[in-house]
Parts: sequence; structure tokens; C-alpha cells
Amino acid sequence: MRKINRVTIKDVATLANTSVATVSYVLNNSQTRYITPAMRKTVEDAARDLGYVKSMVASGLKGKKMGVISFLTPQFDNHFFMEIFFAIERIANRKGYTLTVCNTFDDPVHERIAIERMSRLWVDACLVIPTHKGAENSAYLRAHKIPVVSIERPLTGTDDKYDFISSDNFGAAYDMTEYLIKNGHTRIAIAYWESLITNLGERLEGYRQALKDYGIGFDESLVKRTTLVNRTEDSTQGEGYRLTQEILQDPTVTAVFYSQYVLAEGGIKYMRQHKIQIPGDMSVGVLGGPKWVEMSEVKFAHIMQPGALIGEKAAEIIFAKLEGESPGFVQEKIPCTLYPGDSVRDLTNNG
Amino acid sequence: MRKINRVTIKDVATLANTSVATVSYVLNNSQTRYITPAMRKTVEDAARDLGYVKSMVASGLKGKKMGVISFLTPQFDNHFFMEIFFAIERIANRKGYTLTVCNTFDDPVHERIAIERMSRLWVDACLVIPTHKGAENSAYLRAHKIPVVSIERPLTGTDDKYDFISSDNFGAAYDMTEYLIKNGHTRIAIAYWESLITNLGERLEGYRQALKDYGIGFDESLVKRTTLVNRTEDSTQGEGYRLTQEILQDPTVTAVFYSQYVLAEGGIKYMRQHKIQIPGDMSVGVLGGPKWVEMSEVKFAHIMQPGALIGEKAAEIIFAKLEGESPGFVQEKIPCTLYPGDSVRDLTNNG
DNA sequence: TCACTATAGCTAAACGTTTACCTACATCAT
DNA sequence: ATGATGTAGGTAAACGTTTAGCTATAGTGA
Repeated sequence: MRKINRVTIKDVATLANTSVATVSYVLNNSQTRYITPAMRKTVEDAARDLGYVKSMVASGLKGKKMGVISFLTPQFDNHFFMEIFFAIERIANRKGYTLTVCNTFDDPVHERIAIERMSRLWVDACLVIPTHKGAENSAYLRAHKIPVVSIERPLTGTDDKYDFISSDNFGAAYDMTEYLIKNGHTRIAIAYWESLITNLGERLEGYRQALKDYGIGFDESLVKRTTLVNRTEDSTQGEGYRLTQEILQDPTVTAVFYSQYVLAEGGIKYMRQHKIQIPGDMSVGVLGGPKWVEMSEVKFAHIMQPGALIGEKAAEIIFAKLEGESPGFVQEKIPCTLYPGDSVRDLTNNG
Repeated sequence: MRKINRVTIKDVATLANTSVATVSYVLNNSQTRYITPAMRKTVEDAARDLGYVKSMVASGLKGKKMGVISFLTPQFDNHFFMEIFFAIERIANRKGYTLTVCNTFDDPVHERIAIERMSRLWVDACLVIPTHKGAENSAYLRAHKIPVVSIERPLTGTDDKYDFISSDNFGAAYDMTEYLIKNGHTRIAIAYWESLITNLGERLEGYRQALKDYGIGFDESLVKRTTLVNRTEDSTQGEGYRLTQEILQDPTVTAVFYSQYVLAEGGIKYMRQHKIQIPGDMSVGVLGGPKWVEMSEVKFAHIMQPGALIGEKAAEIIFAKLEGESPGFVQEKIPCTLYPGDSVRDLTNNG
């Protein structure tokens, strides 16, 4: 076993010629205990001179907070999830907490193992973009009253109450579909990931509802589905490529709505390769806002998901709970923002 | 103080009708101690039935590893650093370790605080892309024999030996400059971040050396410098925008080498706004490989930095040390790869 | 039978904190 | 002088694990 020669509270007490209790009270700025200014100074000097560093391990064992919270994401190479992550990290930091992070690859087994690690480490709280087994996997944490906030996806299959922050997937899809319709498109294909993530279905619903509200019939053949399971950036792009190829078989289609931006990456690659002009030959709308939507020559019409805001809200909830000031459970849905772009041809002037 | 009702080794011992020592030996699969198969089974069953979860906090306090390593990056919104991070996370995970992460914003104060947190948490090791105060800030860790690997930037201002993995900045800049020269360019501007990060100077050196090797005189007026301190993606882009504006004042310049891809983002934005065609009016080479270099219509000539490889190497070193099989200190420089693109006009046919 | 060894498991100290409770002393009213 | 009260700080148990060292029992050879 490694022998790290640490300076302990005992060393400080010895140097300050007092007891460990007093040192502890001084260094924790105890409000319930009066310490003479002289003693305070002696102890603080001793701690500084020795380079004392308090152990969260020992104090954690005693029942205090570890100062650690954890974040679980199903994907690293996803702009939206990363924005959530960045916001969480920033706030955790500001609060003096250490943030642990784990990529679950949308795999419940990875998720389970990661959550087991959290349990072993006694982390104070967990922020998770769960897999479809999220409820089951985080049961231990919830059962032990360790705060859990579910982000972007509900914790399905449990009757427990839980905190939940997500973007408005229905609204996002509705808005983009509406935008395309208002530009005169009626034959709008949608590239869609059919998955076990229950709330992704809301995107298809938003699409349908917009069509309905504008009196356009829903055509199942315009819904191009992928059912990837072990999703990676590459495989998702590949599916986007394939779906776009399919979509382009139908000459009546004038616009594609990529309900996930990674699918758009594959799709645009396909179009570039086959010299299909955007928006000349095909209009494109994207759900998501990676950097390329505005770095390319044609700015893409897209829906920005409020990643930073979601991360902040989630972190706020967690810290409210950790500071013991939370009343009940929060469930909030945050709207997305539509950014028009040059990737959508205006057909209303033509007709 | 929160009262989390945990199942401890004591509970397991009671249920299995044995002592905590035996439980510990069983659950740790002790090699030095023989346990009867019957006892082993009884203990394992008891642990499972009670849902026992071992505490890294208690075992860490006792002197065992915490199963935690930490990563420090100066920027989140940087593609290269993120690739390093992804690789580290993947390996940490595979090894059963928890990874903590902190964005230092290239600010030594943030870095110092983050490293203090690591010390308090008794993390097992630290992987860091250091600020210019990295040596000072990580002194505590190194002094206490907690493995530290420095990534991409050296730990300046210390005589300590340390492990160091980086990309070949000199070679990267050399290769891109050479590529531009081979395409007939001689008036090549470079957008350059002049900073306290010592090894960034290597990029300017690579540029100079390539010019020299091809007999092209170095012209200081072609070096456009920014000296940002609190660098963010936005401010860096802004500087890229500004530098590009300056560069375009000089009509003899035919190519720009962006020695940081974020500078290129601002620069390209400027060119798009001012209808400057790439590569018709200006050729562009980029150091770095964010997604947009291949998502835009004109594929950009760029240098890919070996982020994943660097992350893997760094993680391997750390785990070799943690598993006690490391001989000395590693210092390795990994080459980058040039990807030609359509953003560079071939002037050799014209002349 | 006795001394010895091997086996299988137990006891208890230790890791570094926190904190309930105790103590020694001073002050003060009666 | 005495008991009560307040002050400033000390003592020691506890948190959940690991492990050195101990013990009780059984087996073995002379």
C-alpha cells in the first residue's frame, strides 16, 4: 500500500499545541463554538505552515458531504449534451464541488456500472441523461435519498417522483415543420430515430401536429426511420446518409427535416456528393445547433436546443437539494429556438 | 447531517454469522487467505441479499486507492482537447475508475483551486493540460507522489521530472506551411496566438523553418498576433475576425495559415461576410480539425491533431504508474496529419 | 501422550475527521 | 464560603474498511 505522507489535523494540533477538536472547530469556522482570536491565529498559522489539506475522505466517512456530484451522458460527440455538461461543470465548480463524468454510450450496462461507482464513492448527487433503463439503474441512489435529476429524458418505469428538466421536443419539431410549411413546402420528409428513448417520439408528434394544423395530410412514406441501437456519431451519420438516399427517391419531396442533427451530417454529405444543391434542389431544416450550421456557406435553418439553460437549471435543482432548501419535485420543459437559414427555399413566391 | 442508511460490511458479517474480517477477505478475493467454499458462498449470498455496496471512502481512508483520476483542461469548447478528454474517459471507465473533470479556462487560479480539490479528495492521479502555472499548481501532487501526466503543454518552471505527452506543434505548422508553399504560395500570413503557453511558439517556429527551407524570406508583417488572456471561444473567434481583416489589407497575401482553428472560425466568418472567395480570392490552411472543415462545401486543408492517441497514451501512462509497473518518465511527441483540401488554390499552374 | 504445524476464522487497531460530552477554571450572587 | 453559571477547550467514540496478529481446533509424527 502506498504511503503518502500526509499532514493531518493531528499534526496541526501538535504544532499549535492544542487538541484536534479545536483545530477542527477552527478550520471549519464553527458557528456554535467560540474560539479565542489568539487560538484561532495559532491554529491557522500552524495549518498554513504545515501545508495542511483537509481530507474529504475522512470527513465524508464521518457523514459530511464529499463535495462530489456526477454527470452521466449517453454521448460525448453530441453538441447539445455537451452544452448541458459545460453548464453543469461551470456551476459545480463555482459551488466548490468536484464533477465526475461518464459516457454511457446509451447502454444501460454502462450506465448501471457508472451508477454503482457513484454509490461506492458516496457522491452527493447525480445528474443524468438516462438510458431507457435509467429508473432501474438509479434506484439505489433514489432509495438512499441521493438527489437525482433526470435531464432531457424521463425516468420511465418507476412510480417514484423525480426531478426532470428537458427541452421541448414537441415544440421544436412543430416549429421547424411549421417554418418549412410557411415557406411553401408540403412534401416534407422527416429523418427520424426510432428508439427506446420515449420522449423522442415527441418529435414525430410535433411534426404530425404541424402538418395537421396546416391541413397537410400525414404521409407515412415521408417518415424515414432508423432504429440504431449502439449509436455512435459515425453510425448515426451513416444512417443519415442512407435515409437521405431513400428520401431522394421520391421526386415530390421538397424539404427534409432532420430531427437529429447528426443524421443531417450524413444527409448533407450525401447531397454534397451527389451535387444536390441546398436549397436549390432540396430544402433542409435541422433540429440541433452544432457549429457547422453557421460555418458553412449556406447557413442552415435550425432549432437551437437550450443546452446551457438546461444544464444550469439541473445544477440549480441539485444544489438547492444539497443545501436543503428544496420543496418538491421539479418538472420543467424548456422551449427551443428556431433560427431561420438559407437552407430553405421559399416556394411561396414561385407558386 | 444526512442519515443515509447504508448496508455495511458489519451487516453482511452479522447476516453471514461471521466476522467483518472474513467478509472483507471474501469480497476482496484475497489471494493470501484461504476461505472455505461454504463460507465464501454464505458471505457472497449475504452481501447480495442485503445489496451491500463497498465504500471507497472507508477503504480509501484506510490507504487503498480511491478509484478516481482527474482531468484538467483549459477549454471545453476546443475540439482537440475534447478528443483527448474522450479518450481518457473511455480508458478510465474501462479500468473501473471514476473520472473527474474541470475546465480551468486557462486561468492559473482556477487550476490551483481544482488541484486543491483533488488533494482533498485523495484522487489517485491527475492528467492535466496545464496553464503556465501548472508546475507550481501541481507541486503538491508531485510532492506526494501522486502521478501527474502533463498533456500538450510542458510543466515549465520546475526541475522535477514529469511525464509529458504532446502533439508535434512544430511539425504541424511546418507541414501546413510547406503544403501552402508547394501550392505556389509565397506570401503566407499566419494568424497566431502569442501566449504564455511556451510550446505554442513551436508553431511559429515551424512556419519559419518551412519558409527558410524553401528559400522564402520571413516577413514579420505577415505574422498577425493576438495576445488574448482570458480566452473564450467567442473572444478567440473575434480575434480571428480582426486579424483576418488586417491580413486582407495586404494585397500581396495569397494564403492564410490559421495556427489555431478557432481563429479560423472568425476569419472565415469575415471572408464570408466580405464575399471573399475561398480559395478564389484567398487560400486557407487550418491547424486543427473541427467538424466544419469537412462539413462545408469547400473542404478545408487542415492539420489533424492526434487527440485520441494523446489521450490514450496519457491514460496508459497513468494506469501503468497506478499499477506500479512504470520504469521512468515518459516524454513523447506525437505527429499530426495533414489533410489537403479545396481551400488552397494551386498557383503553380498559373505561374 | 506431547509438541508441533496447519487451518480457518476472529479481534482489534488504524486511517483522518467530526462532535457529543466532559473538565478545569473563573466569575458571581447569596 | 458555597453553589451556580459561563467560558474555552479537551477526550474519546464513531464513521466503514483493511489487515497484522491472535486463537481454537484438528491433524501429525515421535
